[in-house]
Amino acid sequence: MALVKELTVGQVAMRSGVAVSALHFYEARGLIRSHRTAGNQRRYSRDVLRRVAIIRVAQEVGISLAEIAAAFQSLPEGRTPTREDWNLLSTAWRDGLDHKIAQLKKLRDGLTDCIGCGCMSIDKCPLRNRDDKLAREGTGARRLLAP
Amino acid sequence: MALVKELTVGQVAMRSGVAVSALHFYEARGLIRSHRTAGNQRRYSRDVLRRVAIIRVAQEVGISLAEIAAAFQSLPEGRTPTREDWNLLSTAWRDGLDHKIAQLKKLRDGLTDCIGCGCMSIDKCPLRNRDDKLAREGTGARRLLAP
DNA sequence: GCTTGACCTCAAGTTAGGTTGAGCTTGTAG
DNA sequence: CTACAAGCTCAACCTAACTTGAGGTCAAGC
Repeated sequence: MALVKELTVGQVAMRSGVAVSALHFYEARGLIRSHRTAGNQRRYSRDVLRRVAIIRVAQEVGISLAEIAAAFQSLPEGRTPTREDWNLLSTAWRDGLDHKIAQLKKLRDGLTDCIGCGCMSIDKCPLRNRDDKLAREGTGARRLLAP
Repeated sequence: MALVKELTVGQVAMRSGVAVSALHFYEARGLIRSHRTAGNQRRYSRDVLRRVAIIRVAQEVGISLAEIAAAFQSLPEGRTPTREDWNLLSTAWRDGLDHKIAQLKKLRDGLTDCIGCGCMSIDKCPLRNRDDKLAREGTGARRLLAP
């Protein structure tokens, strides 16, 4: 308890590379937690850095904050997550990530190998024929698949 | 000219699976084109289906409409794109797609193999150490990387 | 003891990507 | 020739993910 120095928002912002306002925002969304000092200032434990790193990387590949938050539900509330905890999260995401990787490859290779193939019928084009039974509901405005 | 039946918005919407309003939107954004009948109704040539298919797949993997529009700039204005045209677009995207695939794999494998590795220092974690010199400017609000 | 910079809250603004609705025109089928 | 579904335009609204700004507090240096 003496050695674990806690971090201020500014420090987390600097070390993680995200804006202070974004950290506030993540906290409001339940993605990270903090406790307050006597003077009402936020203090973060070090594992917030890991969380933020994951948030950023996940976002970059198109995972929404809501999905990340949902995944983070599997992490323990009170204590610093163990390797085991992170592994649970990992396996929970693995399928979705595999699917996305496959999609990307299909797009990349499709653009090269299929794009000029003459299959003007959209129904038959392998580019289009993805088995999209993905659990992609309630994305509101920016929904990715047709209703 | 007699055989190439043109499509109405409704037909394109049905065949492509996107809403009519979305097609209007894509057109306003310069992603697709149409010409008008005497009665001011849109008519699309068949290759719009290919374009829409690509738009949807690209979006699914996190490519913005602006990026797609930019890529589409390489396609010819007047005529139906040839295999050659699509190939140009393909190679233009390949690097970006490869990068995204790598990111996804890093996330997927990172979550499994690295996440519990103890590297609490965010600066050194392989998850975080992406060489992100990507041309990702002007994304305004939903920017994915730190300023 | 006061100034300066880091914090705090809360409301409002921004961008992307669309959807919804009102009010009006077209085109096709009976 | 008259319904009525399908189109058209334009403005308003919506969610996600933040940023900006106003107005006020806290703490460390001089």
